[in-house]
Amino acid sequence: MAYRDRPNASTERATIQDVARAAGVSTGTVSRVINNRKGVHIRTREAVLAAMERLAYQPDLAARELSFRQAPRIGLSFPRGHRKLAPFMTLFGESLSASFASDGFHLVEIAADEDGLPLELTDAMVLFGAHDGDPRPAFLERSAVPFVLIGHTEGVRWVAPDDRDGGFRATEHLARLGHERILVVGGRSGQAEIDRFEGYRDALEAADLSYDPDLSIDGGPTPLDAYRAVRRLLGRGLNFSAVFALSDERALGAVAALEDGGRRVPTDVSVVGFDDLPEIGSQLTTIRQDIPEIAATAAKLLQEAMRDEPIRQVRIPVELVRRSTSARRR
Amino acid sequence: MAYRDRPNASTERATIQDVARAAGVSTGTVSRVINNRKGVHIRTREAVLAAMERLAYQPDLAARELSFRQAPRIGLSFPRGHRKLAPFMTLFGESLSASFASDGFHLVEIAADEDGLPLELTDAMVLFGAHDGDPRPAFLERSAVPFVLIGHTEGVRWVAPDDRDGGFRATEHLARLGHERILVVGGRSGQAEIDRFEGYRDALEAADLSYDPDLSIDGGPTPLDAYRAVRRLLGRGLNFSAVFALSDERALGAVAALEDGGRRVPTDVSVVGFDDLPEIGSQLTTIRQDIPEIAATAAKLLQEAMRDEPIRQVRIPVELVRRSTSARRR
DNA sequence: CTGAAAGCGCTAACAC
DNA sequence: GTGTTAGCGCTTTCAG
Repeated sequence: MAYRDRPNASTERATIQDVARAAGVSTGTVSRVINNRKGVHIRTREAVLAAMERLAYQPDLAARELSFRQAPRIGLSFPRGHRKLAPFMTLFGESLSASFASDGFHLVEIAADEDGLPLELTDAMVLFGAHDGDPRPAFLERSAVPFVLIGHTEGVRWVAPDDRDGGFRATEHLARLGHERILVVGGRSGQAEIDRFEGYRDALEAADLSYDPDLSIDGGPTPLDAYRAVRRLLGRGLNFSAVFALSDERALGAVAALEDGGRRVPTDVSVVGFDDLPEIGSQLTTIRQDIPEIAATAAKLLQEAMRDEPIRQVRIPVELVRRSTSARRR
Repeated sequence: MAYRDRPNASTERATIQDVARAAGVSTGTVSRVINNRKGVHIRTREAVLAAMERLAYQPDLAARELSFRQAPRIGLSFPRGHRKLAPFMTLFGESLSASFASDGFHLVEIAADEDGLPLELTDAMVLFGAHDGDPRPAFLERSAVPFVLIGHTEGVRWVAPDDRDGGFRATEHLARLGHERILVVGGRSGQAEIDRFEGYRDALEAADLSYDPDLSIDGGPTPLDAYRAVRRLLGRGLNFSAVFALSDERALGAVAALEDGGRRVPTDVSVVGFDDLPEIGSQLTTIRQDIPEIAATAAKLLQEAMRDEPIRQVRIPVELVRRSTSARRR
């Protein structure tokens, strides 16, 4: 069988024994530290933590599962009405699963009740896409379940891409290409979109361009939604030479709508998207999010949460990827 | 930690020890038959297999992973250009993963080279969406890697939904509602689509309706593709009172196009889809595929393949789900 | 507060 | 051919 041929990874990965030896304690003690059990002297704990750090120790999920007789689980919770099947989410979910697996946890999706609260409590949770008035953070705090947010909200542990900066860079890129009237295709439903839009406005201001509320259309998140919105707008004879779509999915729809409406991309109109999805935006100029990094950070922050360490909030940088849907204004 | 509160599943699940005891052999022998190692007397093997069957034994993935020092892996391979991020595929992948995990295997996605051949060989493989001239089956046979196909092709082990029957039922449903001119929105790229289309033609014939090639449009698989195709068609003033979309994604686009084109659904035009995707087709009359059953069958067939049992090919029934996009013709 | 040791379910030598 | 047994990496009594 093929797996017998693959190199044995055990030489690379430190085990709990290695850590115990390095810290001069027993494996039992290391285990206690890993699982944040009380009853370990603070100094011992620190020594173990240091050893773990030094050896880049990562608990083995299979071994933990076997011992626990059940996989240690992290719940993934979405806000109500969230498109879990959206391509971005699929990608994100995969990255998250991988990150948590290498930290010794299974990631499982937890359904929500009608109030949006998770129907089940796990060892810890990651909350995707929090929004204003989201009841989940308070609920989890009350339940004493450690959690981390993907997105941002006051006073809790979170990690998020720098959406505002992404919006800024996208718009700045278009402005530098000479575009002065830049249509925004988006929505204002989630915090991410609000931030991206804010970045757009900031960049406009920085480039001494005026903001025209007419140049901003909302609509659903899918390519089809964006397509319909842009086509409808095209009928109104508005003047613009560039489009900033708040997601690649929307950008895809916008490009199609422009072309069906007789505008060539990027000759007549430039388009930049956001997310850098494979499969969808192969040719799209866009803002790339570092999904693996966000996922890895989420895992790290959640570990910190489980250890009751102080709250941290981290923003992951984004990056402009120039491709073939943006060009200098004619 | 919450997982400590969950009921212990060990009372429910038979272990290799239970099987050994029931079969009157040692655990080592049971392990040999599980992994299809040679050097086990045929009668012993059968006794063990029987015991496994009787106890509904399923190997524990975590334990196997720990012993093997590497998870036993099943590769999942897509044909070139496949939309792995499509909602249907996401759902399918989850079901497959779950099925294989409970059989003691990890499912991992394997990338393809420029010829469409898997870049890596695993213990066994599942091939998604084979098409005519697909080089993968022959390649795997040559490499002696057991595999199962999701879809169908002569002479290999496969499982597939009954696409032809689904196409038939969808069309029959519309015909019974009095519709005589039924537009098909699809494509002819994959075998599934060809089969669904065939079912459409059969049902037309069974209902004594004539087939009009003009009432068949091709296009891409996304809602947006379907939307554009249908809108374009609407301009041509063709006469039809119903639409059979070869997937829910296309149905979604078709409904939007009809409504934007001034036709009410289902009052003026009925629409039926295919797949029964959640999130996408909540109100859609559609053909439901039993994804979990297909996945479970794929896992079962692959086990058979690994044990060199005779080839089986199984078709999973589909089901018409009547919802609110289809109605009697006015 | 910490160490020693048993055991989670399974595989893989090594005997017989 | 088949049984026996030592681990895989980790958690968890139970002593001390």
